[in-house]
Amino acid sequence: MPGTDASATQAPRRQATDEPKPKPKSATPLSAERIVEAALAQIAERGVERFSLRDVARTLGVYPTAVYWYFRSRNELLAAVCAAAQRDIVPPPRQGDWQAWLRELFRRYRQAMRTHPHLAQLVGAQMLSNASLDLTLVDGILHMLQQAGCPDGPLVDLYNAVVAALCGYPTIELAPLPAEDPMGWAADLQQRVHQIPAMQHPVLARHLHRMADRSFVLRWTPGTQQPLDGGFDAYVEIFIAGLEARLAAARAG
Amino acid sequence: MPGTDASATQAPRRQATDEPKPKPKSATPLSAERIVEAALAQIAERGVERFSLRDVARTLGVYPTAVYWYFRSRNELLAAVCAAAQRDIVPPPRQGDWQAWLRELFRRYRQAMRTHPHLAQLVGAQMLSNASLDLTLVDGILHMLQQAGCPDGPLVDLYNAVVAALCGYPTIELAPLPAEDPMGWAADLQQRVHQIPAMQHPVLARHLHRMADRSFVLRWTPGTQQPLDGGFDAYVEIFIAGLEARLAAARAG
DNA sequence: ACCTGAACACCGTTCAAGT
DNA sequence: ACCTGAACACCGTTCAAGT
Repeated sequence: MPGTDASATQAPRRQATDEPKPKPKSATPLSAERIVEAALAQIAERGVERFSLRDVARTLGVYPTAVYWYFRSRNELLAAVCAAAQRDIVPPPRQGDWQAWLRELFRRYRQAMRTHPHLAQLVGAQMLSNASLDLTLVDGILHMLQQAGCPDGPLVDLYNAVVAALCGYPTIELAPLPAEDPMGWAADLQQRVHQIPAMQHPVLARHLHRMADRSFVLRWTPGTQQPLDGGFDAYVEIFIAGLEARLAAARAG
Repeated sequence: MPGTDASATQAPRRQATDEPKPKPKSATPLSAERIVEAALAQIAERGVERFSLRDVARTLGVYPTAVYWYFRSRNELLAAVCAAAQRDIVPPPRQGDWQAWLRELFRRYRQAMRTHPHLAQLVGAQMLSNASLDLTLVDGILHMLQQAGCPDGPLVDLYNAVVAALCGYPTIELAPLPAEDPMGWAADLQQRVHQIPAMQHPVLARHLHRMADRSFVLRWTPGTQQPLDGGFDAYVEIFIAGLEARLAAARAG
């Protein structure tokens, strides 16, 4: 008797080995593009949190280890996915109206994140420096700032402010809400929001009917389903107006 | 013959079972606070990515499953950790000078994220709605907006813009750089940055010496080690100036 | 060059059992 | 009430082997 492990003498009960079930032999050959495509689809469907390399391999009908021929690690695959989602966000150069160019850049970035919902948190919060060095973005922003009359002194600071502002709103707006038991969580938050004591928070209570589920912290519907457009527009216009003021001050002083 | 699995007839080679090694019997009893504290320390040290519930249990000298008495899941523990990191970010009410209050709020939020480095991505990009409904923050921002003369119409939009801006910069600034082989990655990026073709990107090339490692996309040193203060100050002042302009327009129209 | 196949060292979580 | 202990169904990754 080998021991108390009853299963040891039986056939290994590991479920059906690692054989890729769905597509025993895929017609099209494996490629980096196909892997990125499959990963993109899976993240859009289930979120980054529950994205798994093994699942990607399963849907492609190959062994998990086959992916390693194209990507050195899971993170490298995610970086490629982020790079793919960031295509075409830089508007073509525009004469004279830097405000319009910047507005369009903000709009495109948000649009790109909206078409790949669960990717905003990766692009904004993790992969910004990992992504494949998008020089057209950097160059475009610098061009815009110079066109707006920005002196060399504050150029770098303003560049950093622009990039952060660019990623900011979509990252927060499209942040994933709790994945486990989302219905229960939503119901719970909804109830707590509606039970906010009016005398402790008079200002909040007065505007609650317009804020409930339509503002950060007090919302339970994710930004993918319910965009907060008004806030975004305000955000963009605030930033552009503030940049105008800041540039005027910089040129004067 | 049971099969080809040679190890089946031997003692299970799983490494030393799950026994908690470091502290065989902890003097202080387990508690939600101690777990949060341990989790906070571990995230600060190794990042959210490699944070594990089992490791937290190990450092506390208990079985992994003991944590489940206090938290229903790993995510719920992370939410508690986020809530702990967000303490005291709302400044006390201030008379007359809403700009100063807002500036202080921005400063405090960034400071809180800086003291818990790897948490910004969670607070900003994941837990904003999961966190424990910080009504003082909501109320404080609404108060500030009203004090600034904001009409009821655009109030919600401006609130959303403020919250997004609040989280935006620190989330991007403190985003974790690639964890695996950071040295190699940094060297690689550094080299690529310095090899940027000057004729293809004339504007960029002219400012490269001040931008390399000191601006988003072109940096390889993480924001925890090298803060981008100038960009943050510009960002805050741009937002406040823009908000002033926007409010003036709202009151007029 | 491109992929299979087995194995390693982990995970989070569930459930029953101890005290 | 609070924690142990074993087990389940996964992970990402390495390494050798096939073709």
